[in-house]
Amino acid sequence: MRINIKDVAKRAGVSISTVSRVINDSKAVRPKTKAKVLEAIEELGYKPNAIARSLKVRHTKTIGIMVPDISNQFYPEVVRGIEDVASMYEYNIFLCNTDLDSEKELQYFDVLEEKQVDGIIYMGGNISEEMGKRFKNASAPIILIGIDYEDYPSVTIDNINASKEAVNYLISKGHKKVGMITGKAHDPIISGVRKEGYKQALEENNLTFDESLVIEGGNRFKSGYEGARQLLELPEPPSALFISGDEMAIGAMRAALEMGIKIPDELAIVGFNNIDMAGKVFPSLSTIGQPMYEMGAIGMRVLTKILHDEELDDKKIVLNYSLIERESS
Amino acid sequence: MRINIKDVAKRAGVSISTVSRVINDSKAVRPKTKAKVLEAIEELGYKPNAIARSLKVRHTKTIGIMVPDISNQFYPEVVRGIEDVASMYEYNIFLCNTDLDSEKELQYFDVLEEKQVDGIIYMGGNISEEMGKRFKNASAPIILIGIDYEDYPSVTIDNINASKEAVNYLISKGHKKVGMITGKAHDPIISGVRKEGYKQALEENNLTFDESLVIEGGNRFKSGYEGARQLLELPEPPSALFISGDEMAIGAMRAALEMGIKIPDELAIVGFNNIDMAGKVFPSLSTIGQPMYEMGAIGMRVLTKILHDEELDDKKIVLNYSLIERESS
DNA sequence: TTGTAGGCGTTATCAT
DNA sequence: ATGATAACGCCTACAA
Repeated sequence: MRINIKDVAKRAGVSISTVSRVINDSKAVRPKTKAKVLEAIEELGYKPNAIARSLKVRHTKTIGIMVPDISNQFYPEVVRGIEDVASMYEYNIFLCNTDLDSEKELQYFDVLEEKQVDGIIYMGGNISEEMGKRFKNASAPIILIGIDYEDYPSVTIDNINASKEAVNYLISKGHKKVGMITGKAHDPIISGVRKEGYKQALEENNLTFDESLVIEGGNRFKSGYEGARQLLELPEPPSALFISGDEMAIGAMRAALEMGIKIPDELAIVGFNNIDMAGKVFPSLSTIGQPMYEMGAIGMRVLTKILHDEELDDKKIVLNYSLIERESS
Repeated sequence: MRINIKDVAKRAGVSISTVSRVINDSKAVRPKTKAKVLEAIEELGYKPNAIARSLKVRHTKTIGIMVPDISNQFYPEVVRGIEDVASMYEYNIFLCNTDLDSEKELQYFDVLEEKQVDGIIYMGGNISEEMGKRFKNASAPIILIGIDYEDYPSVTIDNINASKEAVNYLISKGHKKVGMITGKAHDPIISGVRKEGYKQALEENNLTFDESLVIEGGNRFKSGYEGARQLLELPEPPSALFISGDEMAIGAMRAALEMGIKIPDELAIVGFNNIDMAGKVFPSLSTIGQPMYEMGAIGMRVLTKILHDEELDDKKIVLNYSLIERESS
C-alpha cells in the first residue's frame, strides 16, 4: 500500500499540516520538527501524491502537446525544444500524435482538458471549425507552433517570404524553369502559403507560372521521389526544384540520381525545414532552415509566461528562417 | 469558473450520483433521466475532471516514458509505437528526455511516480545502481525497451547475434579487414554487446581482433564521420566497417565519399538500427534492422497486460532483427 | 432507479 | 509553531 502524508505524520509524531508544510517548505516550522519529518519521509520512502495535490491547488504542472506525427523528421526537434524548457519550469508533457486527423485531434483535446493540463501546444496543418470552437471554450491557454490562427499566441516563420527567397535564389542561379512539389493540397501552409511564395517569385522574375510544374506531394520521401520522377520525365523538365519539405526533397534527389541526372549540375534542388538529415545526405541538401528547436523552446516559454501571468510583449512571434546553401544547388 | 458534476446535477435536477452514473454509464439509469443529464452536460459544456477521478479510483490512465533523446533518430519510431497502442487502450503518455544522464533519470522517475503514472517504459543505456533501487521500490510496473535488466519485462533484439551476423556477412563478401565504430564506451549494449558480436565473428573466421580497428564513437553523425576518417587514414585501412548506429554510419559514408573512396567497391559499410533515413540516403545503407515501431508497440502492449492483470506468457521478449542489404555493401 | 454521505491525499484557513 | 478541519471533484457503498 502506498504510504501517504498521514503515515509520515504519525511516524514523525506531528500533524499532517506540519508535514505538508515541510514538503512545500511554506511557513516556518521549527528546525527540529522539520528534521523529524524529513527523517520519517526518508524512512518511509514517502512520495507526495501529485494528483491529490493538483486537485487541491487546481493546476497540474503538465501541458499537452499535439503533434501530427512524432516519427516525422520535423517534430522531434521541436518537441525536444518544448520539453527542455518545460522541464526547466517543472512541467511535464503529454505527447499526442494526431496524424492530422481532426477526429483524433478533437479527442485528444478533450482528454487533455479532462486531465486538466495547464496549457496546450498545438501543431498541425489547419484548424478545423470544430477545433476552433474547442479553442474558444478551452480552459487552458493554447499556443500554436508553425501555424497561425486568429489571435492565439503563435510562433512561426514567414513561410511566404522564405519560399519566395528560395525560388528567387534558384532563379538567380540561372534557372528559368523551376518546378515545385508541395504538401497535401489541403494544408494551408505547406501547400498553400509556400506555393504562393513560389508563384510570387516567378512573377517578380517575369517567369510564367505553369501548373503542370507543380505537383502535390504528401510530405514524405515517397511522394518526393514520385513527384520528381513525374516532373523529370516531362518532355521539357525543369532544371530546378523547390520542394516544401526536406524529406520529399531527399526523395526527389534519389529519383534524380537513379535517373542519372546530376545534382546540382543538371538539377538543382532546395528543400524546406532543414531537418537533421538534410546536411548529412549525399549530396547535402540546400534548404530553408526553420529553427525547429527554438520554435518549440520559445513556444513553451511564452506558455510559461502566460501561466505565470508575466507580461507578453508579443503574441505573434515570427522567427527568422535562413537559406542554407549546400551541395544540391 | 470550470463547471463540475454538481453543476450539472443541479441543472438536470438530479443528484450527483446519477450524473456520475451516466458519465461512466455504470448501473442502470432510466432513459429519461439519462437524457436530462446528457442535455445538461451538453448545455453546460461539462467535462469530467480526470484528476479528481484519478484520486478516487487510484489510477490515472497515463504512463511515463523515459527516453534518452527524442530528437535522436532511433526513438521517435518506438515512441510512436508506444503511443499508438497506448491510445488504443486510452492511456496518455508523459514523454521524458533523459539524455542518458542519471541525475535526470532519477528526477524524472520521481515525478513520474508522484504523478501516479500507471506504468513506466524505460529506455536507456544502462541502469545505474540508484535507478535499480528506484525500480525495486516502484509502485508502478516497469517495462524495458532495448535493454535487459534483472527480471523486469523487456523487449529487445539479440544484439550479439545481430552484430555477429553483420560482420559475418561482411567477411563472407571477402573482407579480411573489417573495422568497427561503437557507441560510447560505457554503454553496455551499443558498445559492449555489439562489440562482443564483432569479436566473435572475427574469431569464428580466424581473423585476429585488432583493437586499433575499433573506434569509440558517440552515436551521432559527427563521431561516425570522424571515426571513419581516422580508420581510413590508417596505413592499411579496413575495407569494411561495421558501425553500431546508422547515424554514425551515414557520417562514415560521408567521410569516405569526401575522401574519394567508393562505396561499396572500396569500402563496405553496414550500420545498425535501420533508421528511417538509412534507406533514403545515397548510397543507401545496409544495416541491421531493429523493429523499432514494434518494440514500442509490443512494450506498451505487455504493459497493458500487466495493468489489466492479463496472463503474460513471456516477460522477456526478443524480437527478430534482420540484415538489410542495400547499396553500401 | 435514485439519493446520501464518506473518503481518495492534499492544501490552506483558522484556531490554539 | 503547530493542529483540526473544510474543501478540491469525483466514485461508490449503502439506504431509500
